[in-house]
Amino acid sequence: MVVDTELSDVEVDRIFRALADATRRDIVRRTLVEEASVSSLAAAYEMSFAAVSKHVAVLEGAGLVTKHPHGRERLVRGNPDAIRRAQELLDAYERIWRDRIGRLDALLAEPETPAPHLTD
Amino acid sequence: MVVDTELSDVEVDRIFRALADATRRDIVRRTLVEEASVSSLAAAYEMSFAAVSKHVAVLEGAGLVTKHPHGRERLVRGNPDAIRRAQELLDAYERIWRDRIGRLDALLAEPETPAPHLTD
DNA sequence: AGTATCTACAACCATTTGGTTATACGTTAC
DNA sequence: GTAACGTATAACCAAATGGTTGTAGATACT
Repeated sequence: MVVDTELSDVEVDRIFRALADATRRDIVRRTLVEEASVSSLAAAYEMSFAAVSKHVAVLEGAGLVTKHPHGRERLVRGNPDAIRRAQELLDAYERIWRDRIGRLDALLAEPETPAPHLTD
Repeated sequence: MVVDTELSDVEVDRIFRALADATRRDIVRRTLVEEASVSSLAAAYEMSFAAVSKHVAVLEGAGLVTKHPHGRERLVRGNPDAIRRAQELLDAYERIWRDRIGRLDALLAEPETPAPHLTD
């Protein structure tokens, strides 16, 4: 079941912005494969723990990962729902494109056909 | 036919970064529906022409729109190929997730049985 | 020719971003 | 209890971002 929550502009901004960094995308990839503590993630990149911790915070703010305490560690887990919501956003653009092509096709076909659904 | 061009990290960065702004997403949407001159786009937003022109430049740099001269205007056209490439990127993350679930399933089932089909 | 329109580009400014180091705090291990 | 580990957070910095105004070059209109 897909929840189809309407995302605000700001939320969409955050999701795409979070994905616009190679380190963060790699963190998402790793934590989709399996949970990882922040420090184990930090060990994988040539930057400070604090920098990685910030990246994780950005991803968490976008909902792309969740973090839950486990002893003194915080385990980071990729959130497939957020990925799906981002996919739906891109699907919407594809749909716009296909609709446009559909309209052009209809235009080139018999002129009697009523104009297909058209929105602003 | 899909060309499956391998995108560099920097290119992926640019695509997601370009999508991380509501005005730019709206420009993509509009220009997927139909071509528009930069000034006609600028008329739609409460910011200067120069600002909109910059947004278009960012989208062009990410390959999300193309621009071609038409008299004194530059017509902006949304590029569905770039959208599709972005979709493929997100698909890759979904696939990682599904693979993980598949592996867990295989682990829980009797080791002889092949992993059952699993959907969300 | 002269004017209006469309665009590009430079210079500037405030804010955000992505990194750093240093400090403080909770948890685990000895 | 003390030391070591994992994390969060603050202060700081350089560079990028998103906006502005102003100037200048093409193209179109009359």
